[in-house]
Amino acid sequence: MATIKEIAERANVSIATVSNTVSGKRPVSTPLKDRILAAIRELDYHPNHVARSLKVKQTNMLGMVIPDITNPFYPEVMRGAEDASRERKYLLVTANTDERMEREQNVVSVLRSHRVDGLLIAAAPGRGTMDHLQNAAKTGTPVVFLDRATPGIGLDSVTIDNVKGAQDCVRHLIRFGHKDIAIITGSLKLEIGRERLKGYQVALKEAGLKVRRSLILEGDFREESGYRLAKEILLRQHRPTALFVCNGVMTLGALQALDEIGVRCPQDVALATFDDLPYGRAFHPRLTCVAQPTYELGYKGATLLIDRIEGKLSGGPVELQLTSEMRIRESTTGRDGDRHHFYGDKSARKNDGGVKKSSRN
Amino acid sequence: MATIKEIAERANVSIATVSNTVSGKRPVSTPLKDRILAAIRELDYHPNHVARSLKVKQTNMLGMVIPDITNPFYPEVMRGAEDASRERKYLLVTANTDERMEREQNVVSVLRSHRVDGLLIAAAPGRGTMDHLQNAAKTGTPVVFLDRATPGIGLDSVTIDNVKGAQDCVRHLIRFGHKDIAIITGSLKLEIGRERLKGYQVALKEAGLKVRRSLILEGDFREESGYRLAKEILLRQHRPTALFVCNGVMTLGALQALDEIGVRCPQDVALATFDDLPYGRAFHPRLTCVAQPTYELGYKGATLLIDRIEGKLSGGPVELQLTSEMRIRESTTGRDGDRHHFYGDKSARKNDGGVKKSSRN
DNA sequence: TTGTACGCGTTATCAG
DNA sequence: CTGATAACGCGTACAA
Repeated sequence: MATIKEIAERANVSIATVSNTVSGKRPVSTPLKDRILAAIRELDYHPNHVARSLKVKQTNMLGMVIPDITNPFYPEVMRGAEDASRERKYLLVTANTDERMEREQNVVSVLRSHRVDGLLIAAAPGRGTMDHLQNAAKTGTPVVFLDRATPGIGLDSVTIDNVKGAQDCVRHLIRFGHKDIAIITGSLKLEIGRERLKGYQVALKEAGLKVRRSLILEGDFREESGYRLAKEILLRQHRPTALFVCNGVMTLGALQALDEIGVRCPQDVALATFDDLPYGRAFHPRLTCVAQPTYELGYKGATLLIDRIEGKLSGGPVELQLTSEMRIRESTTGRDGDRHHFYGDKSARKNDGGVKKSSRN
Repeated sequence: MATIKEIAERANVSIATVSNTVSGKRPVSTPLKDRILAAIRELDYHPNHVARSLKVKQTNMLGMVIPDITNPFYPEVMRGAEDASRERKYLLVTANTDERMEREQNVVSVLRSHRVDGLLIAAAPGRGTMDHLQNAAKTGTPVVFLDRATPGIGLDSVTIDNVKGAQDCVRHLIRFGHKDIAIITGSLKLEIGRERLKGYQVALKEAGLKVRRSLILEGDFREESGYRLAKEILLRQHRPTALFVCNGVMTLGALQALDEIGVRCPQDVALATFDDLPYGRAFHPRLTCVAQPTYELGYKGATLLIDRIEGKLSGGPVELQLTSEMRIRESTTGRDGDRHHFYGDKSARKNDGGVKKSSRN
């Protein structure tokens, strides 16, 4: 592959001049520039970003680590992050951890070796082992938590208000007269799992309903647990009249369970869930849910990270919190609230989505 | 961030010795090794892969370019590619092109600047403009086409048998007595789009049915076109009794259209589609489809690419072709063929899936 | 405006 | 087995 030196020779100039025309940092006279541009085209020259990175100590790469790309929640987040990265001239490198802490540590290590300029993390559930991330931050690789944050760790994050989201959902169920509301939670090792459970509890209490342990089932945010736990609870003698599931993929499992045991929704049991699955429009019944601003989560996360990398943030950790949005559909009401507005939804994608910024120093 | 030099100083050895203990290329005595390992731990040393890449002229990065990560077909492909990459110690960098050739060219250029060792491409529809890929291959960056190949370009590829897949699907519809079968094709600018259309035509002809132009609608593999074209054809005076849609996301659009105009499936119209959507289990009716081995497509593509990079392939272009699998469900039969085997499916994920290898030199 | 020389952190070669 | 040193391709003083 052609080097800057070869371009210089072919154009009869010094390498400095080639560098200057490519980067545009210093002006170059038109005749030289033309010769150089021609040489670049003829030799199909692509500046060696590796050498450049070594020299300027900056790779213009961002590392994104997520639990599982096949969870439909993440591709949208990635799109947001990628768009923001591209706008700011960064390349996004994504890696899956399979929800395993061991893999996360390994992936972060690899990414650090590759000298990514910063890390975007949707954490895997782990027993408080955040050393690999704190070390990275300490040695100059900024870290931004995405969606799943660890409180009090002193790092930037962008999350959503999980307590409120869950609370909204459960309130809605209560308003429709439900008293026996079961919850399938996510992993309670994750703050996000605990927060959603809390929203459920708060909503029940404020309505004067009591929180019954038997109606709280701990899942792990994966499809199989939704399937297994829904089956378990719906086969009980005394079946709850409503079910609140704490993320989208567990809901897919739950729907499967409903189907197999012949329980109808919403006639036999109402269903509300966290996450609006991107292809949920094709489901019957359509699901009442609290939708997260996934695209923005990624977009804002990457923007925050790059601002941090480029020293545009002076103070302590920035904790962005986005708000979720309740979408009421037939899985709780029997009527479909928005079936005729699907394509309209898409335009809202890049919207701001209501940001609360709380920065503490 | 700590450098090899700092480790050497702290351990009182030369940098060469540090390099040797890290890489394991040359033996190092135990006492020295222990001191070095200790220093590495204390300083949280991560070898600078950028400097290494510059020296060894190999980044251990693979570039993957796909049209749209939010198309559920691709995340599985990515997983396969990522798993293969990890096993062979490569880092996978993925970028979206939004189905736009201009973006694809840009992305490939960026990836080449970053000196990825090879490129995995699911091409965007373009007017025969493959120069950016041929240039890459010519200057030492191997390219393998994934899923969407350009025939006769002289590059490696891994695809599936699209003609047969479409043929199987349409044959199945014919067997169920359908004579008026409409097709929503993908972009006919893409070989893959033309192949699927061909399978449809062949199946009709072999059954003695005639191919009617009015039943062929050209989409673009995106959801909106499925919606629009399904709506158009189902509102005609003489409505076809069956519809064959050429990929998963267009089917989502079509389902939406059915719903809006109150046409029931399969009672009013039978539906068969390319791609088994990962969350199709939650649909009603469940869809008859020809499923592609997505995970393997990625896995085998990355493996092929790495073999090429490492010089393990001597001859000319390798063209791997995987076989797809017909899955008959209620959208064509009214009965659900496999509703009780969903979780069993997953174990088949890493299977070989029937490979035909055709290498021409 | 243009050219020269040095260093970024590694690996590889060669001498001890 | 261990150590010194020359590249790798580029950016950037500094000199012209």
